[in-house]
Amino acid sequence: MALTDDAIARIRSMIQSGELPPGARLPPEPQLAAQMGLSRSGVREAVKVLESARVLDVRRGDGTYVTSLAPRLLLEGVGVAVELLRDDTLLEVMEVRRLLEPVATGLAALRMTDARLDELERILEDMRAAADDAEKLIRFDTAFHHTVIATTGNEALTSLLDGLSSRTLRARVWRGLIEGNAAHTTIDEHQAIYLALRSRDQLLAQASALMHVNTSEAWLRTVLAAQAGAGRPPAGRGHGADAATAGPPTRRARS
Amino acid sequence: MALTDDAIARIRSMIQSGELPPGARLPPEPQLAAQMGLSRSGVREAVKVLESARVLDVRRGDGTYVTSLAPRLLLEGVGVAVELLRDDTLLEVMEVRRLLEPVATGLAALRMTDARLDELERILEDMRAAADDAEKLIRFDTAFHHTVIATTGNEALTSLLDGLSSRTLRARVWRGLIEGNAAHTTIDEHQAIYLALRSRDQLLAQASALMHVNTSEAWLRTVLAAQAGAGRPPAGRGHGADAATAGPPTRRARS
DNA sequence: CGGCGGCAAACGTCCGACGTCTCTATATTG
DNA sequence: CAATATAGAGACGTCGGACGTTTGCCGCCG
Repeated sequence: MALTDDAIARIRSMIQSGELPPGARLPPEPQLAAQMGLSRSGVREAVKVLESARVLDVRRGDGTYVTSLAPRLLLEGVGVAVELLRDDTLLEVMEVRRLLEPVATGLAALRMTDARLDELERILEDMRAAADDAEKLIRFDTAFHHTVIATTGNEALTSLLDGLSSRTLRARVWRGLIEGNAAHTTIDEHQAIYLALRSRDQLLAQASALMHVNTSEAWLRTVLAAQAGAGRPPAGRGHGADAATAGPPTRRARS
Repeated sequence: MALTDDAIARIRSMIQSGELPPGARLPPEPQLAAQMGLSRSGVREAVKVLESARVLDVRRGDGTYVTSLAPRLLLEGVGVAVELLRDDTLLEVMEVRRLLEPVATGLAALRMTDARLDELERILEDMRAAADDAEKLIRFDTAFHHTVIATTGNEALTSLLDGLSSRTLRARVWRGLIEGNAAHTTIDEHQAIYLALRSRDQLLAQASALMHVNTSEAWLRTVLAAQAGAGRPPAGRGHGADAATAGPPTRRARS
């Protein structure tokens, strides 16, 4: 395992060193192959890997270019990674959200603008109007949280949190919410977050976000438990440090 | 752009659907190619991409297998992504650490064990002993933070934070620290975190971690400013919402 | 029973060819 | 002269086959 992986590393280091700045164009594949001492096939594999990592942008018929290397691009992979995680590790991801989303929302409160607030209010209305359509609810929910976090002006933070709440994860939670008739309550939680942000109240925003994540986590547990119980024998070996056997929609407070 | 990317998506969905569970072996490349209606070259590119994402494990002479899909593997990419970020976005990453590391450290305090504390104490001693060797300092620093966060028992959280403080990022901060004769002070900050953890004091742990990240951020700013000043005209357009023009090793408090 | 050798399977790499898409510069036309 | 149509070159996309190298396994031999 050397040639192709070497090529990947080589190209990456050329980018890191500034030899290939964002927007730069790479030599044609055949030339690049000669220059790195391997066949075009190998170069193609390397380029493909970097393309999938959003480091390179391959334009057919034109050439291969270095992307902007913006955090939004490079951290996009977090989402696809989370999508592949197994059920028993999804709770870990949820715990990360529990830690990060409240403080991030608190920071958003400090940097909130009126324009953003209007945007959030609109999304909130959309959400109330779509209270029956799971598909729409998920979309508006995604939009709401994205908008809140984006208010921090921190692209890396936004991409990271977007990735941590992948679509399938959200879908599962909302499935539980709807089946459990808790959709309305959850929309109210969004309202609470909105109000806290409107007051630019950092601590209140933080608290309301935590309550919201907590609700999501509780329902995720319910959904996971239900499907685990249906598919195979109970099973319940702890994986992390405290895979506590929690009951449904209620759980420990945060101290 | 379809064949190869299709293959990637197809394999990924086979894994997500459980058709290819962790440890499963994929059909040989030629067969997989026939099955998906494209050439072996295309399959190889697809497999290579998934291998680089730690989704597949290719064993030469043997076959291709699905990895464990553990968070530690799938989130490994965060590190390489961060390594490629441009200087002006590194502060965003540092802000994410500022938000996440304190609360994570606070959580670690709650779950601390005596064994971990001993481990931390040992690392701390190593660190003091290596006060002149930048290389070692970076390694022990990495080990210290990794050990602290790993105490939470949350693999996803650990991988994420490990990735956010990539090696090159750490190296830059320590370069600044050493040149600024602040290495000793920083080691004391580690000591403070250790003591807080030893007392299982969540809030104190959180506070000491924040102070530490804050120091790192301040020195990173110094290093970035110095090198920006040396290379090209001052430059200072804000990128996010508050790219405040901060002075060297001191900065705003956290509310 | 254990070590050894050889076979078969599978990945790693290379080469050459052809299709298709883009961009660009040229030629055409109103 | 300007806008458009068009032909060509350049570059990536895909394919097919061939050969080397490594690994795993199984039967053979001591």
